[in-house]
Amino acid sequence: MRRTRLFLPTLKETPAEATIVSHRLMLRAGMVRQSAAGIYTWLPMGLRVLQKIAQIVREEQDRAGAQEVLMPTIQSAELWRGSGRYEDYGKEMLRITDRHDRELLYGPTAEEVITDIVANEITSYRDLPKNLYNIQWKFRDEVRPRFGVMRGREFLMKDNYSFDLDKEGAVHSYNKMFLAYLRTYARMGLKAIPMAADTGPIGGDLSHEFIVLAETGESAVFCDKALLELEAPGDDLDYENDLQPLVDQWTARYAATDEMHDPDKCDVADDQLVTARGIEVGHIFYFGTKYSEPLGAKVQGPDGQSITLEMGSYGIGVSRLVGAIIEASHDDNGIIWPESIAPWNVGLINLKVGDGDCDTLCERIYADLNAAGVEVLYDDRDERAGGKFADMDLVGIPWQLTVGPRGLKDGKIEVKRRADGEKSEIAVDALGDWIAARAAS
RNA sequence: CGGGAAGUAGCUCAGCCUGGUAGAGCACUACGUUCGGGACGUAGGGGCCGGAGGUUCGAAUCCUCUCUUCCCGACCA
Repeated sequence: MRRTRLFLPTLKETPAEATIVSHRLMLRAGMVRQSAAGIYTWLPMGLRVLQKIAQIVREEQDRAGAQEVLMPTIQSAELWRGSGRYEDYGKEMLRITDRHDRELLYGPTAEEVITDIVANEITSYRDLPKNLYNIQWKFRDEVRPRFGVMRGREFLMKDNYSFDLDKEGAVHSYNKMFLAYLRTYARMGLKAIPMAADTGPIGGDLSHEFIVLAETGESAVFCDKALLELEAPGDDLDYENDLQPLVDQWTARYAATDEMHDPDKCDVADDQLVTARGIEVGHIFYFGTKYSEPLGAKVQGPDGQSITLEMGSYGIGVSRLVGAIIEASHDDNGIIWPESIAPWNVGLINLKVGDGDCDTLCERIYADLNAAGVEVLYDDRDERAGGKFADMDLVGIPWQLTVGPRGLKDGKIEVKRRADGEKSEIAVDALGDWIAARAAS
């Protein structure tokens, strides 16, 4: 992408409404603009990141055996009356009336919709288990939206729902998601710790929140230091195996959010106990037949008997993750994107637009990177050097290539790694190898 | 939902107390000098001072109502 053509409105100053760092940086880096309280427009650079995060989530869901669907944002009140939640959900649910005075709502979650589909379409035990997910906008009319996209009213969420014949199957489905979540966060460069959680309005008796530690987190958390050392499951994870031992590794040690924290039950030695703040980036639930029972989701078993399905639901706040990752990875100059979700992997700075040699070389590098499949943001603006460097740091591109007359005299260009600021020079002749290395990573 | 604050140029803000031609910096446009980590000069463009009522000869400024946004707390992917 050429910077001169890109819509990337960066700001030198911080808009007054932003108080936490991720919100400030998202506004400054031209990722989002606020439209109303807790409601945002995603600009090109923000959308690229959002889509990359969604794609990682998608890949890990698919790998764990879930299948993608797309459910409506607007749902019928009738469906929610079926589960009894239309009245229970309270003011957080945005209720809408259409021209025929039919009651609708903007979905805050989708248990009812998906359970209704499964109730209608799945009638035999042979068709189970099933795990269906979608990545869709949700709306919860928060009393007090804040922190930018971290607590918006409208937010993008991956939510999925598992359907099993019995509790054993449901727990296996739960464990799959437990491990898939660990992998998902790890791929984004995040260390997320599962913590025993309250089940809230979703209900159920088995639940974990996935918490990223960050100073600006909304809740206090307590956990065993050893959890920070645990590695997420690798590519060799086989979801069909017994997953319980792996899950137990994570759940055996103490970890709780403040609402669940009980100092009497906390057996962690003081010097092993981490007390910190955390951002909730995912929440999983097993809740049995809470929805399948009232909504009539059942199948016929091998013996002809009717079996009510065992369910779980699982959520990842995709748009919240954008903020959470920035909270976890930034410095005074701007965002530091992990390579897996960076909007562009390489930033190419032409220090002297209009200089024949610089222009020619930049065009060549730009073409070569594109040809190699490396995503590149080419700053071809006729601006001063300082502004380009500052912008590139602010936007957080992992690798920056700087082409200027000074280096070019010696046939060299500068490479800077955003993460640690380390700079080095490479010969123009060696660029092909460097590009190949980037393409391979 | 309780408590507090703020709405003036795209952004950051001054002006308001004490009513009298709407300002600065950044950003933007043009020209010139500059040019390796957010330059400088000159000349420009850009405002229903959130909205509606009121007081007054006259309101960004005073009064009333209203809308919006933000912050602190109680609640939540």
